[in-house]
Amino acid sequence: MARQANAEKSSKGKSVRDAEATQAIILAAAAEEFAQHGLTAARTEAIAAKTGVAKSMIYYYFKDKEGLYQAVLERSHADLLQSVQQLGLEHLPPEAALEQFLTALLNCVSRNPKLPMIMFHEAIQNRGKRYKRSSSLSIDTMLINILERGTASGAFRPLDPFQSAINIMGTCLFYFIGSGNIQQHPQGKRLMSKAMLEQHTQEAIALILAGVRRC
Amino acid sequence: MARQANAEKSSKGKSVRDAEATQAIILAAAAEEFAQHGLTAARTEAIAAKTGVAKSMIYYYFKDKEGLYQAVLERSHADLLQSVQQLGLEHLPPEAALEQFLTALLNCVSRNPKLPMIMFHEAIQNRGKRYKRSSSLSIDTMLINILERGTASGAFRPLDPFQSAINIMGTCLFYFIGSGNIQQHPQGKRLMSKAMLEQHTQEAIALILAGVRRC
DNA sequence: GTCTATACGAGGATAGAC
DNA sequence: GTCTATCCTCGTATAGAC
Repeated sequence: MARQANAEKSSKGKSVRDAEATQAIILAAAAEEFAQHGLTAARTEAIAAKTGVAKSMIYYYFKDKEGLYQAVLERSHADLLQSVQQLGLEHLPPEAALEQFLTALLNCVSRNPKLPMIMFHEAIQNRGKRYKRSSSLSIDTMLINILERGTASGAFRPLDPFQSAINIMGTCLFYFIGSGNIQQHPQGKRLMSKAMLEQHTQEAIALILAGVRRC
Repeated sequence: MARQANAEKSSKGKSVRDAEATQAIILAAAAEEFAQHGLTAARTEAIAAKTGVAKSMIYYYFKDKEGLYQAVLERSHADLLQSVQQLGLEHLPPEAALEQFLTALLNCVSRNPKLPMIMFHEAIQNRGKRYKRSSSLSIDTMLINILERGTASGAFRPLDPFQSAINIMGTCLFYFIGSGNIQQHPQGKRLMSKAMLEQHTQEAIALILAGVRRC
């Protein structure tokens, strides 16, 4: 990010000294760093370097590294929750509900591919201490409910809703975790390109629906 | 191989000064620490504390933290490779081959649940630099080959082998990654208990086979 | 081979000028 | 609000006795 000189306003009318803009820049850079390294291994210097602003700005706006981390966590999670929670899935038949749920989930993480990485670092390193029982747990619970309804109604084959919910989440999210390891397995295809993300959405939904359907 | 002749013995007949035993203890503790925190965030002090031996032993046997990490990676990976690679899957029909593959994979990671976490950290933090194109990639390739044969023969429904391979790995491995976050969702059931691990193996295989089968 | 004590650098956090 | 310079803790790695 190239910084403007001492002028108060840039040519686009955007303040050079702009608290909210600076916060946003820091948050974006922090999300990237935390996604790759997790809380402990993330370096505030690296975050500052990505933004172009001084390292001390992090402490000015977010108190300390932990505060910045919390902010990133809450922001990312709010996005995911909102995408999935207000869909009125209870009133749909199980298979349609599952498809809607998966579509919303996959669209959300496709827009923000760093989210799964952040969640998993938090889950493994910190055993999810910072998730206050409201966020990722409630998403899991929604999925479990759909699966329970599906098995009860006979739309789905007999399966354990709890175990299957975990496995289904894995089918959707592992793609984003493994992406760093895999890169362009077939030559030239970036995993995070729009085309590949759309294909992943299709393939994951197809695999899961076929996997649970009574057939 | 050869035992040290001058080793002192404790009352239980176990050497008090035993190089190989000490290395093994360190490796075990290190695997745990690296699984939870990854290379950078892992603390040598924490590893030493778990073992009970002095911190300097790590450097004596493994040169530095990086050396210890490499040793853990190689060890873990050799186990996984051996479990899966020598199964003669080429000579089995696709569906049987897939089931054999999944069984071997799931048995291996059930025996060593830390392995997926280690792989995950390495993949994200270090973009898999330390995997020398031979290990995890070859496992993926095996799975892709099975899927290609299955779609070609018509045993499997039309699917993208590359994308599906990732999603299938996710179905199997996510369970271990998310375990820290989920703990005992239903009260009293530990995710890593023998019973739950066996159930996960069954559920994952069932989900995947149903998901790919032409039906 | 194993321990205790310590040197040294990296990185989180603060002070104070502008 | 933003920067530069600095402090100080923590963690890696080494030295040297036993």
